[in-house]
Amino acid sequence: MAKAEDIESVTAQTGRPLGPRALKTRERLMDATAELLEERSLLDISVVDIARKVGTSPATFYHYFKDVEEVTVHLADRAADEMPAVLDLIDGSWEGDAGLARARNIVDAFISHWDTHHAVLQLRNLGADRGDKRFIRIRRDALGPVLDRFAEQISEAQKAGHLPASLHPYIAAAALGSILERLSAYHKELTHFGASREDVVETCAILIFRTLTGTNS
Amino acid sequence: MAKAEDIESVTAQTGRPLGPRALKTRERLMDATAELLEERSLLDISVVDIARKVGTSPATFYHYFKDVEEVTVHLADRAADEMPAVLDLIDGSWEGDAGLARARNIVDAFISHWDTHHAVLQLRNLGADRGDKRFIRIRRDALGPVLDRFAEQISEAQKAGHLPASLHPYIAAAALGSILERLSAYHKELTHFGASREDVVETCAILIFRTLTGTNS
DNA sequence: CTCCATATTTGACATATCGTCAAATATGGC
DNA sequence: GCCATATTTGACGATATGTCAAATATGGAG
Repeated sequence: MAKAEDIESVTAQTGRPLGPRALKTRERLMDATAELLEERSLLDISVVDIARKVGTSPATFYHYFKDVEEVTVHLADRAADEMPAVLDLIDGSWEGDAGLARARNIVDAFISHWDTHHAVLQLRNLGADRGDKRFIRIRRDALGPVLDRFAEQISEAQKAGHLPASLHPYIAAAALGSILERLSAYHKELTHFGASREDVVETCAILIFRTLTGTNS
Repeated sequence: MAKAEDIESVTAQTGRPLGPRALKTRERLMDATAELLEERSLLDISVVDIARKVGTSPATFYHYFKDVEEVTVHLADRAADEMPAVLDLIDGSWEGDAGLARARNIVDAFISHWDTHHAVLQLRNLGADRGDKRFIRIRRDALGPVLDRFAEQISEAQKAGHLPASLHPYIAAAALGSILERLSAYHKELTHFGASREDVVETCAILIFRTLTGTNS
């Protein structure tokens, strides 16, 4: 599970490893990009914009990154660091009310995660769906463990006869992941329908709980 | 429900309505953009690329569109024209096996729809999630009627006591929409897990059926 | 503290795109 | 065949891209 942000892999475009000063500059370039992504589309962000914001020259940018998209790859990597915390919420019993509470916590964590990294996560999925290996790996590393646990839980529910055998556990798990990601991505738009964030959490939690356990409570 | 592609609204950047020759040129520019979107990211598509592909000059492009993103708006509009066919699949009884078969057809239609317009639909959602009014309207027009029907069906299942009252019908419907969209977007990646397209359709159909009716069959 | 090897940054440049005109050209009704 | 107007484009200044070789900063050895 080698992560792209492992120290040894942080190099200049030349392949050379970076010293402390360079690391700081690279960091500032990434931060500036993340901030610009908050306010406008990737389409409207140029290398010059980023360089200007950091108070450096475009040439410096190109010393560290091939293009702006490559910065988003590393930003996605950085966002993925939060996922272990979500995994902690998954492990444990899914029986009854405890299971439902667990589902609520997961949904809540996902929404917060997306609220914090909206633009970057959206670009990650865009890239991954387009077939970009870098983004596919990052998404798999982040989401895979979650889906694995979901799939395992679904399998158990199937063995207990609570869910039909024709359900493909991993695909069903991916479907739950889809709900989490998609609703997290646009839950704010849903509030225009008179639905609060709590409503989103509650409804989403119920659907996940029901699909993981096959029970109705 | 005024659509952006209504004839009267197809104008040059100056606001002037377009004659037959101009309409054809505009069409070719849109087609060229759609083709380019098949092979590379919007980031890597310049106005010059599109103009060259059509065998015209950049100035001509700017006569019809503000920028490349505006073309994608109209492409998204065009893709939305297919949705009425999906709506036909939704209406009718959701009881028993007929309901499950109905779900299968819907999933199948969605996956085909996304396979055909992948890049454009992805950009539509990207724009809409970012708050762009143009894309929000297009998505709402396309998905709203589907979600409305889902929500209505869920309400009925609640009244019949098959689903918990704490479920917010419209959010649950949006969750189903999320499954449809997200799995349609990356179902090809799932097949690397030994899951066929049929598996995706079947699993997705079961989940939708169960959530719409609250029954287990 | 000074010097120097090397890490880091940048100015300068050739190339390309952007976006806007006013001017050129095509069209179709008379 | 003429002309009003619909459509296209050549030309251009401004801005961005991407690559050097050269300039500057740093920190460890002496």
